This record gives sequence, structure tokens and C-alpha cells, in this order.
Amino acid sequence: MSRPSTPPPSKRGRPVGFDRTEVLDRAMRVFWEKGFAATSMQDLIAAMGIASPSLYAAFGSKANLYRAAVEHYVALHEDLVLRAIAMPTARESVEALLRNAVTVFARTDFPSGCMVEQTASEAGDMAPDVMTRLHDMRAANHDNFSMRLRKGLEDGDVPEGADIEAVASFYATIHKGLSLSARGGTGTGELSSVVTSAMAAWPVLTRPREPRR
Amino acid sequence: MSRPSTPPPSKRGRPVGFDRTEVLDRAMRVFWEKGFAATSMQDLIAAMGIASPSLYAAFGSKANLYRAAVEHYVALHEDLVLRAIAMPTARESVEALLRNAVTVFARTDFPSGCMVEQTASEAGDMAPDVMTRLHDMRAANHDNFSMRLRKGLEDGDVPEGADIEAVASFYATIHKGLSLSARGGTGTGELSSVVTSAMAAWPVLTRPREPRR
DNA sequence: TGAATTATGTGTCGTTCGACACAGAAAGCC
DNA sequence: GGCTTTCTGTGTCGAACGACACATAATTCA
Repeated sequence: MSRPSTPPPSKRGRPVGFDRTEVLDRAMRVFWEKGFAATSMQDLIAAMGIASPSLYAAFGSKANLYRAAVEHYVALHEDLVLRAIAMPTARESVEALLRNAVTVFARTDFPSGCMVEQTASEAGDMAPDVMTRLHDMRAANHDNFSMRLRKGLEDGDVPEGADIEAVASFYATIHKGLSLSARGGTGTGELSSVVTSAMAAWPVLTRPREPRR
Repeated sequence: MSRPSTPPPSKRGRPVGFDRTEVLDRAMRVFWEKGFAATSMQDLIAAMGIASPSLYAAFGSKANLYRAAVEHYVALHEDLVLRAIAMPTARESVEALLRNAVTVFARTDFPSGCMVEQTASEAGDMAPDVMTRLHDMRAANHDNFSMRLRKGLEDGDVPEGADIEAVASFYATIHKGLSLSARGGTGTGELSSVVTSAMAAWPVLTRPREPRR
């Protein structure tokens, strides 16, 4: 859990002249819109409204700012995810996660798609620790599904013998598909229809199966 | 249908010193691996084995080379797609399309994921005509599903009253999800399991529905 | 108030970007 | 053979890249 935390705000010296969260939010939008490689420092300082030395002092490098921006993205949507997971049954939780995703991915006042999922296509020349962190955040997306399903199994609202990992992989794949669809310009209507279809498959997918095939 | 075709090979003058398909294939791999923005001309001329003026004479610009590379990618897999579509029933065709996708997306001797689908995240500064062409190629992926489903409806192997567009969107979303999963490092096993799940949903999804909801 | 500390804005570093000028090489045409 | 045409490799263009030096401004501590 040793998150690379923000350094403690110093008491002495000239105070920072910008709100860290605010500039991070603006950086997030640019990265979210254009991706890591296609975003230049010029783009960033223009959007963030600070000069590049301030940016480097606060975030270290472009790659690390990207990581921080993705973490800010996750933090922004954490409540939504937690509320979805808190639904009484696994089925309701999974559906809520996907409905939330549609809403977020296709908002017209924000860039399209899921910023976390899209990091998978940023092969990039980023430092290994940044790559690892991005990978972990993608894994966390998958884990949202599998952990909630496992809880459903314990609670009894998911049939005993259901292949939890397979179901989780299925819905995680839908989640990624929704993200990429939204990036391509698909609107809320069609995305919602896909979620409806995916949820219609729930009874079939959670039906108990013989161990392996 | 006015494809921006290759100019006719000239009879006079010094002949071209490289095989166009060969160098296009090498460019494809680099773009496929790193994406458009993260690929530099340096990367390309190194992989293609030709000097940049030759490259520009043959392809015009980096963006246009990218378009040509994606079209080469499509041409490479055309047979596989056609054979899948030629299956006797729509269900078999859809499953074959997805199984093919898994095989292609997770090959270890090639970059991961679908080069066409991934173009959706390359917002880029490419010329409008290139962007349009990439968009059309993505749409063609969707159309593979919807057209084959429509034929199944005519042939009678898809129940009358099935919501073709919804089913097509569902499987197209799975296709995109598989691509993004593969990019993130998911292996053949898990991807195959997702296809199995998606196909298990077939009877439910193709069940006739009342017109709209 | 002066010393110490920290952030800011201007300017610029060396590199690499995408793209091409130019001269020479290799072919067909007469 | 010369003449024309077309392609090739060397070299380099101006612009933009990511990153930072440096002097100055703003704050706390003594």
C-alpha cells in the first residue's frame, strides 16, 4: 500500500501558486482525450495554466504526471464504483458498474471511454514503475467484478458452482468493449443496449458448470 | 469505392528497389505494436530498411503510411474473415469470427490486439480523410456481424423478431473487449473463455423481442 | 528586519521530430 | 551511345520535443 504519496506541504518558503488537484484535473482531461504519446508538454502547460518548471517540480516528469492523472481519474469515480459494489446482489452490482460505465464513457462534456482501460494501448517509453502502476489499475478494474462476484457466492445470490472467474472475465471484457466503442463515437443508446444484452446473459453465465472443459 | 489506389508502376526510369508489400508489412508491425503517435519516422525507416525519401515517395506521409498499414492488416486477415462468414449458420459465423479474433489478438509472434479497433484511441492530428478511412474500417468490423446476422435471419437460422442490431452491437463490443484485453496481456485461455461465455448467451440474445423498450 | 527557504516565469538547452533538397545511380527510349 | 525519367542515399531543414538553469518573487523563521 505504499502509494507514491504527495510530498508533505512545506511550511517555509514561497507557497505553491496553484491548486494541485485543479491542475491535475486539467491534465487528466488532455491525457484522457489524446492519450499519453500524442500529448505534448505544450498541450499540458497550456491546459494547466502553469509553467513547465512548476510542473516538473510538482510531478517530476511527463510520465509521472500521466500516472498521477490516471490516479486522479480513478479517485474521481471511486464513489460511483463503491456505490455500485454496495448493491444488495452481485447481479445488481455488475449491472450498476456497467451502467455507470456507459454514463461516464459517453458523457459529451468529457473525453470518451475509460482512461484506465485505454492505458493498455499506451505501450510507451514510460518508466517501468509507471507501467506497473498502470497495469495494476487495470487489474483493479477486473477485480471489482471478480471480488463482487465472490461475495455474491458467499451471500448466496450467485448459484453455487458458478465459474466466478469466467463470469468476471466476461463482464470485464464487456467493460473494455464499452470503453473502446465509446472512443469510436458510439452513443449512449447503443452502449446501453449492449449492457442490457450482457445482463440478459447473467442467468446462463452464472449457472453451475462442471469444473473444466 | 474510389479507394486511394497505388499509382501505376512506371515503365521508364529506375525501378523501385524494394517490395512495397514487404516494407508495408514491417511498418504495420511497428504501428501495430506502438500505435501511431508513439511511432517515429526513425522507428519506421529502421524497421522498413529504406531511407525516408523513398518512404515519402511511396506513401506520402506518416499518417498515410499508417492508413496503408492498417489496410494491409485488413487484407492479411480478409481470408480468415471471409471463411468465418461463409459458415452455414449465423451462430457458427459469429463464433468463428470471435475465435479467429482470439487467435490473432494473442499471437505471441505478433503485436497484441486488433490493429483496426485500436485506431479508435488514436485521436491524432491526422488528415481528415485518413481519420474517415479509419472510422470506416472500424465500422466494417461492426458490419461483419450485423450483415451476417441479417443473412441468418433470411436463411431462417436466426429466429424471426430477433433484434439484429442489438445482437450485432453486443458481439462487436465483445470483439473490441477482446482486443483491449489482449493488449493488456490477457492470454489465449482467458480470452477463449470469454468467447465461450459470449456464445452461451446466443439463445437468449437472439430470442424475439417486442420492438422497442 | 534580515537570513533562509521555496516557488515562479523567462529563456534555452541538446535532441528528435516529420519532411524534403539535392546530386548521383539505374533503368527505358531513341 | 546519349537523353529522359525515376528512384536512391546523404544530408539537413525549421519546428517542436522533454527537461531544466537561472534569476527573481514570495513566504517563514529568528
